[in-house]
Amino acid sequence: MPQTRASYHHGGLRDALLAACVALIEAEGIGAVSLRRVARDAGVSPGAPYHHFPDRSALFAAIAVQGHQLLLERLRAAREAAPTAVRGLGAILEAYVAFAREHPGHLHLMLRSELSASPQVPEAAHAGEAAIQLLTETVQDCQREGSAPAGDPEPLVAAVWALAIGIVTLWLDGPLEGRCVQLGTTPEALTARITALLESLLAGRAA
Amino acid sequence: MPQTRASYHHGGLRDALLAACVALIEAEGIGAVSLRRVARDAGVSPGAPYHHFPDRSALFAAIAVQGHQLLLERLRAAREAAPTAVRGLGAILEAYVAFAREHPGHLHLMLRSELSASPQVPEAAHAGEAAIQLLTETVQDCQREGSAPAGDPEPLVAAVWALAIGIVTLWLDGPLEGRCVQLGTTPEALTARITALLESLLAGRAA
DNA sequence: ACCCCAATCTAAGCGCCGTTTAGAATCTAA
DNA sequence: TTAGATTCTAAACGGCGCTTAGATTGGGGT
Repeated sequence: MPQTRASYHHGGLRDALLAACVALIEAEGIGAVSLRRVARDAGVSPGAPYHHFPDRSALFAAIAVQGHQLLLERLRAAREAAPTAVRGLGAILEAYVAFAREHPGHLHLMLRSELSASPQVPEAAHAGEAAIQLLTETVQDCQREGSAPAGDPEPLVAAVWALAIGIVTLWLDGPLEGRCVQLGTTPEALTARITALLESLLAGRAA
Repeated sequence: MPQTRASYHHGGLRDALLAACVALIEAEGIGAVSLRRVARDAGVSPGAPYHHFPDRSALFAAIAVQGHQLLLERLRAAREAAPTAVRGLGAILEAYVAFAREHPGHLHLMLRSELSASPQVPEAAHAGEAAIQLLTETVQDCQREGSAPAGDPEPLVAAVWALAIGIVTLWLDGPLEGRCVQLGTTPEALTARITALLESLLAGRAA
């Protein structure tokens, strides 16, 4: 993992630190992450990161913001590819879990605000709002097509939001993986069945 | 916060450390927690905790186990007080969120496995299984009374489990509180509406 | 071509952290 | 009373986040 470089100046240290940090989380878990270790993996001295980030939480926040951008792209694509609004809602949920599989390092920091909440990175505070906006619009589309209860969309928005975060939290923290093995299934398959359950409950509900 | 004591021996240091740690998390957040700080708050030297816990994660694990016991009591009481199975399912969800409000310090450690997963405390690995068991039985009761789809209960079990964890994660991490303020509601009220939505979707679904 | 300056990195050091070790103080039981 | 186990303190180790001072480099103006 430790990188070497030809010249005294690194060249692209900022991006290299972001990448090294994500790789470290994915390889050894978020408990193994320290700024000194990330710098070591990137092949620079412990003080070098401070020329690119004001402090440790700013680096984590930058990764979290990057993750929210990647997540939003995935959610939008999933929503747009769905033929109906209620399928779009399920597709958003599945895309969230798929994102967790593809970018677990990013997601770990997104889920741990005590690490990635940095006053130095103001956009981190609003990084997730666009996804909530997309979710809200999709729920409203469901209401228009009759596949969600009329009225305030907020309870369903919050429920799907919490459901997505809950599934990926259980997955990344371990218990879901263990339970799936025990039950002879996989987190992806279980997510698909949860999605199907959600869609059937919405589509098949009484007036 | 720093305790003083009359004698050289503390007397009940183990419990005092657990309490000081929980109080510290609730007062200054989990980012402010260190074993030295907990020992300082309890009025002992930095090495004293090592006579009661093999390492830092064992202390955190003990708190997590304690929390799971408190949580299980609350969930059981909520389930038993409910008149029907589907109401019991909703009551479990609301009780989970109520627990988060009453014991946020415990819950923070329960949700962060990288801190509280200790091989020294083997019961920590199975601390949450009784709650899942209760949830599974309740879903099966719902199936018997016709308020849940027949077949494998697992998707609904996992969905309610994830929903609970998602809501409390969003709450403790901040975004839910902010969004509720913005929408003119409270996390408890929103949880009640999510619960009502869940129950109505289950009870009002088509065959 | 030169030089100067800003940007980038290293080296060294601060206090705090988790943890270990040696030893002092205290409780318990014979 | 006293021997031994228990519980605490004191001191030390390396690693951490972060700061400061100084070395190295690349680019822009003359």
